[in-house]
Amino acid sequence: MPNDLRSLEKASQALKAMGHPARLQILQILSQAERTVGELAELLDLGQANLSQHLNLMKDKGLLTSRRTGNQVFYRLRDNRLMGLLALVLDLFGREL
Amino acid sequence: MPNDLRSLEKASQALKAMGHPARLQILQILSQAERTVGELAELLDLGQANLSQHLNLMKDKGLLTSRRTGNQVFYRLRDNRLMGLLALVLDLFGREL
DNA sequence: TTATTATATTCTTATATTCTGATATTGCAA
DNA sequence: TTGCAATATCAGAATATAAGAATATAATAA
Repeated sequence: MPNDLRSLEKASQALKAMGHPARLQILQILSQAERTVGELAELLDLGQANLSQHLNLMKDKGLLTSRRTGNQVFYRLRDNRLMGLLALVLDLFGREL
Repeated sequence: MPNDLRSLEKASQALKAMGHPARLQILQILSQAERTVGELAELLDLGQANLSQHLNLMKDKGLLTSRRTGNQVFYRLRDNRLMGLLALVLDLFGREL
């Protein structure tokens, strides 16, 4: 498969993974600090299963990584440049019109 | 509705609008120059109706604008900062893993 | 007018996403 | 062990998105 199409495919999957309000909010939170699933759950008003699925999806698409410490799992942005990307997106599209 | 959620909603819709290989490719092309629907159709190997739908979606979500000149309609990026965003996304996610 | 080219819209079918509730797994402490 | 807290996975229903075929509209030319 053409290398170019693969790139587009990967990139569009990452974008799709960002393109959901809950996930965007998760990314926002994680752009400030690493968080436990439990912490996210408190901040987010999402069902536990649903949250877990969102996290897993973003991890799978390369947006997040996680580490386990005993009972809990910490999630964080895989690459800090995502912070800049998020800021730009919110700046560009976050306002009306 | 909380202003913050609206921002997230808007931004995530824009991201979703970018999160499709065909649309990402369209954005790539348009980041070099304004194009006619017909030109895009030649470059893209997409059905005409489908292309039109993709364009309309991106316009609706604030990624593109268009102007009509006689018979044809030119599309272009609504904001040139999108170019930077695209470049960053491709750099971050376009490669393997 | 009518015909033609360029683009848009509608409808339909196939597929994908999202969310929820139920169940499973993991790690640790009693 | 057993039990509990934290997280993950599974299965299904509801909803959304993608694409193609057919049809519609717009602009112009003949």
